[in-house]
This record gives sequence, C-alpha cells and structure tokens, in this order.
Amino acid sequence: MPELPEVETVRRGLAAAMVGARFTRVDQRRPDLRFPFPKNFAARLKGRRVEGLRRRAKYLLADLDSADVLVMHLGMSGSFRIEGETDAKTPGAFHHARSKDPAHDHVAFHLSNGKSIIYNDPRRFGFMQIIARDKLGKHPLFRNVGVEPLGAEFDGAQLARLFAGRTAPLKTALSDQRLIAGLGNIYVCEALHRAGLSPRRPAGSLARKNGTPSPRAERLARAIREVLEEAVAAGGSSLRDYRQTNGDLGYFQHKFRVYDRAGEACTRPGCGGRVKRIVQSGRATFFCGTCQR
DNA sequence: AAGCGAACCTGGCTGC
DNA sequence: TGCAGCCAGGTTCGCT
Repeated sequence: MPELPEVETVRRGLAAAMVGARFTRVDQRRPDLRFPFPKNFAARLKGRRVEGLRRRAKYLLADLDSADVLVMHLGMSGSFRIEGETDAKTPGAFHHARSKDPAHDHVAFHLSNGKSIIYNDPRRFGFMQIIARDKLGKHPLFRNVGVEPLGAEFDGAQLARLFAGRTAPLKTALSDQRLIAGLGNIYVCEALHRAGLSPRRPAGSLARKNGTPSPRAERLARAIREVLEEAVAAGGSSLRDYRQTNGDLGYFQHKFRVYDRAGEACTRPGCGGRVKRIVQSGRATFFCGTCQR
C-alpha cells in the first residue's frame, strides 16, 4: 500500500498523537507479522516515552527514551488509526465510517495521554522491530537503503551517478530501494510520465558517456521531487480504503496521470496517446508510449 | 554483480 | 449465488 507520501502522511498523523506520551500498555495480538515480533516486544515498550517520530525510506522510526528505536513498516496493507481522541473538530460520527476488520488489528499501543494507536494489516506484510538507536545505520534493514528523493542532495547528477552503467529499465531501477528509497509502483509510473521517459529505457542512459548528467536525468529528478511533494501535500493516495491516521482519505489518487488508467487518453496536452499497461519485473507498469521515450 | 521470477498473505473484483 | 482465477501500494530469497 504505502509509498513515501503515504508513510510521511502517517508519520505526521502519528507524531501529533504520540510524541511526548508514554506507552502505558501494548497489546500484541499475534506472534508475528511478516517476521516474528522481537522478544518481549510489549514489555520493552511499556513505560517508555516517545521522543520523536521520523521516517526513513518507507519505515517509521519512533525514538524512545530508552535509546531504542521502534521501527515499523506497513508492507502492502498496513495502516494505523488513532482512537480515544476527544477532538471537537473530528466528531466520531464520520470518524471511521467504514471501520476496519478488527480481526486484523494486530497491535494496540495504549498511551499515557488517553489515546490508543491501533495497527491493522490484513496481509501481514508489515513488521515491527526494536533496534538500538546507535546501531540503526549498520542494521541490515538500513545498511543498504538508498538516498532520500526529497533530500537536499537529490538531483539529476546524483540520479545519473546512481544509475550509471545499469542496463535494467528505469522502472526497475527507480523501484530499487537500495538506490532511491521511498518510491513504489505508483510514484515511479507517475514520475516517469511527468518526465516524458519510457519505463523501458535503460537506467544507464541517463548519464552521458563522459559521466555528466543528461537533461533527461535532470527532468526525471525534478519530476520525482515534484510528484512526491504534491502527493505529501495531498495526504497521500487512498486506494482500497487506505486512510490517514485520522480516518481521512488522501486525495492524490485523483491526480494520477497514468497509474491504473490503462486505455485512457494521455493527459499531456497535444499528445493524443493512450495509457498502456505492461508488466516489468512482475509488476504492472502504466505509461504512454507516445510521449514517454 | 545484476536482474528476474517466485514467494510471503488476505481480500476484492471479474467472469463463467 | 458460487467459485476459480487474477490482481493489489512491498520486500526478500534463490536461481541464472
């Protein structure tokens, strides 16, 4: 489900509810998600205060006062919701008009501020870990994670450098979390369309022979930054009932230009092409074969 | 080394 | 209505 904009949206929602609060009780309702929970998961969290909530790639990182970090990944279908809020501007009547199946509520974090944070994940591709803060960068989960596409250093030159010599198609290279961290199937397709580049183009073709970035590399880096920023501003994309932590839908899905729009007319002015669906590395790719070269 | 397909798991949708 | 088959926003593993 969630790519960088959705995880960032969740981070903002959760931060408002949990930073500064302590875990009074943690209910872990099954032994594993994608991986087993760490030993004594609930006990290690109980009594700890959340000092901050960060995002790295598609991971949420809750910094605890124990010098540990609670690491959370939402997989394909994970989501959080916040209960126990007595906020006048979010009356409960519409709060979760379509409530989640409680059978898939796997973890409940009860907080000292009276709120509870519930993790729901039907497919259980998500997972949680507790890692010592000073070991985070060397941990196998993070050791090989690529650059942040919203980071200050991300530009066409860095992109061309990362992709230099690669024969894999752009679609595959952009999806590789070891190179760039946070893009997924939707935003890869959207960024390539905005940049006018074919998902089948070899990734290495973004660099000139002398190693300097081509205008294509600059266009793609700009498109990536732009689509991610717009999506974060829109609260992410809501597919299949995905919601923000406050129950609101994101609305970036209405701005998709190619994703899940096979057969529709290309929206680029004057293009006149049609959106196609192909499969690359086992995943659907949506693009316009007319204006994306 | 790099790239590709399969696997993990459940639910929703399509078509017979 | 029922059921088989396919598809889904991610990641990892094992095989070329």
